[in-house]
Amino acid sequence: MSQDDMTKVQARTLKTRAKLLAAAQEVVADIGFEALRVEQVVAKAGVAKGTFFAHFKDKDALMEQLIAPVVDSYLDELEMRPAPRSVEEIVEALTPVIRFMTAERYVFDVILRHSGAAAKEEIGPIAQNFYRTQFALAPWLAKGPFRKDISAELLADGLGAFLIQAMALNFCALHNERTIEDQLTIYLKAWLQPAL
Amino acid sequence: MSQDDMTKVQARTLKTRAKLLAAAQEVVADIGFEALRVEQVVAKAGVAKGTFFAHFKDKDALMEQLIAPVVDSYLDELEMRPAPRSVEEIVEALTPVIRFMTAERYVFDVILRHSGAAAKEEIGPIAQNFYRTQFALAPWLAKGPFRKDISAELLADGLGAFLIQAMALNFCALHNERTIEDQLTIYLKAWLQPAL
DNA sequence: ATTTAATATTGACCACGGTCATTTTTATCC
DNA sequence: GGATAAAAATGACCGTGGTCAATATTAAAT
Repeated sequence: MSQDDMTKVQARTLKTRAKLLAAAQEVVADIGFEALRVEQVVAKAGVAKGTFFAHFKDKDALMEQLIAPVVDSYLDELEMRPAPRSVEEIVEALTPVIRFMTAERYVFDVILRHSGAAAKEEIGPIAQNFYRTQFALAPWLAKGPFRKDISAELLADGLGAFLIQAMALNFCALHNERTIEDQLTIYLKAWLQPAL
Repeated sequence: MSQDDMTKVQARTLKTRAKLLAAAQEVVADIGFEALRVEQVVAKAGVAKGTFFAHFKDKDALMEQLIAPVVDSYLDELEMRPAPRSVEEIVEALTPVIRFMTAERYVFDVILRHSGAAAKEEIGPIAQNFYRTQFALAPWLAKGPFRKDISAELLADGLGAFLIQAMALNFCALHNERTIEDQLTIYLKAWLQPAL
């Protein structure tokens, strides 16, 4: 037993959890996030229903574990990019993650619920990577030709707020004449490049 | 039959709906929004469960009808106020509605879900009053000593985004060392009064 | 090997939101 | 007032997320 796994989790536990996650990913690939049923996942994984809830607090916790890594990988790609030279470049860089987040209304709802962090006590993966975003994106943003009167962290924080707003508006019957990207561009120009 | 009620809704319908709403309000007053059960509401209203769903599309629709008017009344008060002279005055004016929206996590979730509008087809009361906010608050904001390089509507739109963000962050384990109001003040100073 | 304690799994069961064929009430027409 | 059609109310029923006492498995101790 290496120093890393001093905890008492058995190998069996990790195996079962992996089976459940793999089954869930298959189900999502087949029928999407919204239509996923816990019973279907446990059937495919070959375990009892109770086992599922021994591994995941609730269905939402599974969803987080499925969604967060995807968002995370998009953010990784973002960080790799060269410094943005304009708002348009930022929006373009964000397009893939926007696509993923808004492809299914249900997915967006899950993200929304958990971006501000689910339970106050314990912080979930989605909240963690929104938190991370603030620090990961800040240096990237700071390198661009944007306002310098506020901290880079605040800059990134605001970007997050407007990103959510633009996506939420897109699901709204009253506001879907503009694309998310166009809407976000308007917001970000006003936020990052105020022309006093 | 007056000209107003040319529709075929019977008086009975209105009565039943009123009974359901009254019962629901009682339940909320007793045990809060989150703990409300549809079965409890119909029991108190003295109608069958099916009747509930003939009047409300789902539980969320009832919640909207309970929550939206409250938020609405706070917004009414906002509009009455004299022009804000500083960010602090805006935040102070928003405090009551912030309190209400964040008193129960469940309430905030309902608002979040419906602020960007629930179904794309039909727009709910909460989305409507967020939409209204943009136009109601815009003139109020425009009268204050804030940036003039962007439209008043955009100003109000951003305020909404930051309001959501500040509240969401408050529910987050990683960010609750600052009060919502303090956080919002930081955001709004950066948004409304950029010091290039 | 056997006992023991901790951990993992099971599946019958429950809670609760939501549905729908049936029944009851209301309005309309002769 | 009786017949007819439309609208409203009913409650048994279902789907699905989530629980928990009972059982099975694993690891450690003697």
